[in-house]
Amino acid sequence: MDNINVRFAPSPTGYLHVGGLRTALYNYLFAKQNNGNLILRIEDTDQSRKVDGAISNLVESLNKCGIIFDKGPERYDKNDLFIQSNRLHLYHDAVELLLDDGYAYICLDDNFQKYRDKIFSKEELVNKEYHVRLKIPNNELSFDDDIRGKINFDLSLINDPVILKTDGFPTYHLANVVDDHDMHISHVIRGEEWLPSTPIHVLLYQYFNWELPVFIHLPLLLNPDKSKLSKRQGHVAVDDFLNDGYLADALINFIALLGWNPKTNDELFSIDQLINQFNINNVQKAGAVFDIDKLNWMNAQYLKNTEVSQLLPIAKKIFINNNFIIKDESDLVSIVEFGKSRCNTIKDIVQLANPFFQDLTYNPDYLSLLADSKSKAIYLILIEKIEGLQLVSESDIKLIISDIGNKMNLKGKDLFFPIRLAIWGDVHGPDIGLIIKILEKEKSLERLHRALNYGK
RNA sequence: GGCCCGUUCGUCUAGUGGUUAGGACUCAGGGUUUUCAUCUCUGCAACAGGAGUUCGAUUCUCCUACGGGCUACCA
Repeated sequence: MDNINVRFAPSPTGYLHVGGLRTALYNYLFAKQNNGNLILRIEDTDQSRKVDGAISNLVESLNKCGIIFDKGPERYDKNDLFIQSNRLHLYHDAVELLLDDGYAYICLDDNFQKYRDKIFSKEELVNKEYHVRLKIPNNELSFDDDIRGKINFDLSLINDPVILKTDGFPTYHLANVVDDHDMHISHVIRGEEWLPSTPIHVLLYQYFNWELPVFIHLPLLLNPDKSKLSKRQGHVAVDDFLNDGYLADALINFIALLGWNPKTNDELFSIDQLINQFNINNVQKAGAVFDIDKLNWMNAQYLKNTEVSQLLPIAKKIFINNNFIIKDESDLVSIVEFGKSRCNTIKDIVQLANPFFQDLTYNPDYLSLLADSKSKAIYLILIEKIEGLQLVSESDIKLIISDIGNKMNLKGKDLFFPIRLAIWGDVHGPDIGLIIKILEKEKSLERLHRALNYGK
């Protein structure tokens, strides 16, 4: 094949679904590795389902994930994206062709059988509502799917489908085929849900006498219960994942591996590496469950391996969205630094950082430790030492604490648990020096006093 | 119901006419880390079933079961 052109063809009904993201990704990877073009085509032939702003939303989400569309073939280069509702004349011309050849017929109502062999003149149609249907013959039809092989259908089982609606808009079947041909689409890579309507499309190609593209039907993304992935448990909108602090690169990496694998033990791939390694012929036939646990793990890998400086802009946005006020950017750096190796998402980091910003609640399992006399003794010394400092630094605190440890002959958990409990509310958490530095002198002392007085 | 597609650990998957059926996530346990996490080691766990073909089938064929998709003047 000399010219590779593929397309992602969503309808503008709202947000970008992760299933759509994967379809777009596979198209993108296939286009890039073949020096081809990826076209975005908006299939908005159902005017009632149109949602305002959906198109820019779609493009934005896709771009955030690194999927960028090429311009179409030369004669379309005024637009990067093509909208079917702007191309109605093409479909009307196509319908005329079909009508002329007797491959389609006009119906005045839903009882289409009786119109099958009728021919209306222009005059008869004046002021009449009508739609157009495609004539499906009674023979067998087979076509090839690149990952499934030969697929056979008995066309006698299919009703004549509508190709032009009463409102003058084409249905998916017609618009899809006309556009794919017009845009020189060489490979149709789309979800498996389209497999059953492919014979209609193939028939259309035959009627028009157009060259068939290669069909590749991708397996579906599934809910844990194996049904088609839907909004039920957890979210499916790409933006929701992004807003929760899943990194676009991680999402792409994860989704690429749902239905495809490199046949090695490697699992972490940048989008450029994917372009190199992806092979559409290795794509799985069976559907893949969208396993959030694995996504979480993958995102954790990316978080851990990404520099704080790169994470910062994203983290800042998410912290602000969650009503956290960042006084000092260096605090945010510390928090992200601390959180990125122990969280799955940036939102988790926000959660983890909660005690920095909110009033302390003690872990109920350790209340007795708080009341312990040894703990009180530690608090007393700590308060005294911190009060003596102008400014608290991490290194000062470290020194003070090891000093206390030596003096009281305490180490490890015996030393750190009581202190962290007092200033953090729990025995586990960030390094004590870091907590006190971010909390600053006043707030640290306040918490230590509160702990000192606990149970009194 | 009809048509189409599918079926290797719970999940994502590798793999072969003869393998201890491999990896990853999850889970469990150990080590490292003066907390936790990271990291690391170990363990649990799969060829849907039945007939063929074959010296031998998880691998090839057929059937059954199960799962999913489609069955709109939605895409």
